[in-house]
Amino acid sequence: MASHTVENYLKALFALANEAGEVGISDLSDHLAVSKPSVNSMAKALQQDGFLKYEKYKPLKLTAKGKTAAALVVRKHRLTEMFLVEQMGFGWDEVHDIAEQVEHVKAPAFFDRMDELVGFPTVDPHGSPIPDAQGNVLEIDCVKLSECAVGEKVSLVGLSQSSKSLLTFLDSHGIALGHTFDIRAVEPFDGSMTVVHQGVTGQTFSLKVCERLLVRKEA
Amino acid sequence: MASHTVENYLKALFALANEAGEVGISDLSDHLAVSKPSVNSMAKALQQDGFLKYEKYKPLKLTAKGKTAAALVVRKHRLTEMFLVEQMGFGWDEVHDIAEQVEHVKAPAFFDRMDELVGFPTVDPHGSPIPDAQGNVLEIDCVKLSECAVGEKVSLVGLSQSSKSLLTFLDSHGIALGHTFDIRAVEPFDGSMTVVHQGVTGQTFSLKVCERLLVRKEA
DNA sequence: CTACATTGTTAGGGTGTTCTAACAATCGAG
DNA sequence: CTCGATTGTTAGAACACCCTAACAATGTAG
Repeated sequence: MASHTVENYLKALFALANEAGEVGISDLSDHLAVSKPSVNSMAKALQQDGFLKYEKYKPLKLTAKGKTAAALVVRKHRLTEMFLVEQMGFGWDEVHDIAEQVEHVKAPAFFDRMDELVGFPTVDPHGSPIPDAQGNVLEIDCVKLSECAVGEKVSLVGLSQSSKSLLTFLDSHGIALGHTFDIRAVEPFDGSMTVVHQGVTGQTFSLKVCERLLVRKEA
Repeated sequence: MASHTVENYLKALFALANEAGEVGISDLSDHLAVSKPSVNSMAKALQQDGFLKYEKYKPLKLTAKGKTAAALVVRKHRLTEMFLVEQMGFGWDEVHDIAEQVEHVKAPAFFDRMDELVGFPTVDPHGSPIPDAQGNVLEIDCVKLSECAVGEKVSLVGLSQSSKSLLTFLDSHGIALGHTFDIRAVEPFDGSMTVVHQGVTGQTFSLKVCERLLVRKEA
């Protein structure tokens, strides 16, 4: 099994991969708060182990093996988050840091049991999809709220880059997954949106917030 | 906080300490499956950090700080075992290896919540005492079954050095914590004991087994 | 197309943890 | 008390991971 460190690199690679599945050394360096030379040498090591393709001055690209390994780490993370919320009573804003630690536990039975106890969920408490035991990730079809137009009715299915402060913001505004929004107005100046939230009129959210809310358009 | 490795050394020191609280380098070397030079250099490092007293050619001795730190690792281990059995439905023979991993998680809230959810237990599923949050260990008064005499009535309160094979043996004989034994005979030749277990007559256990069963004499 | 900013690489070093080989101290038996 | 077994120590090296300083390649703006 991969070390704690390798698991973190894989997870970052997975999170940062663009449509082409490519990640720059600097992106990783920033995301992991590690120097570029460190990333560079780790990249060589990960290639050695067949987790990614690395050519000098080219972006990094996970191999099939790497993608699966990364997805399995993400699986452990998200199952843990789900377990922490559903079975242990933590808030959705508390679970990330704990899961960050627990995800490195090497005990498949532990995660399998969590999966069972929370009823084999497909998404975590922040609406992010949980990869299956084979490392397959189910895509969820959604768009950013900020990309929707006036008059559309949408429901919240997930968050992009959820951070503790975003979660606290949403909590304080009574927003949770599954809630509906009717878009009433989009401010041309700053992109802020005025919506009807769960049937209650008049909330306005900044562009910054709207870019983080992933929604599905209602039929 | 101490590294994964340091936590394991502390836990071993705690487990191997004799009445005087002293542990030999070789004992640690065997217990952790690590070479003696490794233990030697780690001993120096641990002294540097104030966890133990080390003098050349003398046995190692945990300081107060070391004892507390060690107890807190043991606490995490045993709380985890309890949680795995009570809340996640694992068998008492499955939990040790998982807890060995989970105990290194750095998230106090995680263990506090476990403690709460299993009702602030004082002993783990194998009858071993769980140190409190300050690192104090409650002694339980018990003796080895092998040290008891014919005619005594005792009840099982714990195990010494429980191993997976011992636990499986006990399971297969229907033995659990709290069960009672009436000692009917002790074989002088090999020390094996014949007892009445939970009122059912006629089970005989080898000395090896009896040395691992910690019992309390009934009033 | 050159110049600069960004991005990536090399070289060299540091810490934590491990090892083997060789040697030294201690302890117990005779 | 000496000898051999056990136990502990030193020296020297390896691996995984991290760093800084200096340099090279790339891509973009003028």
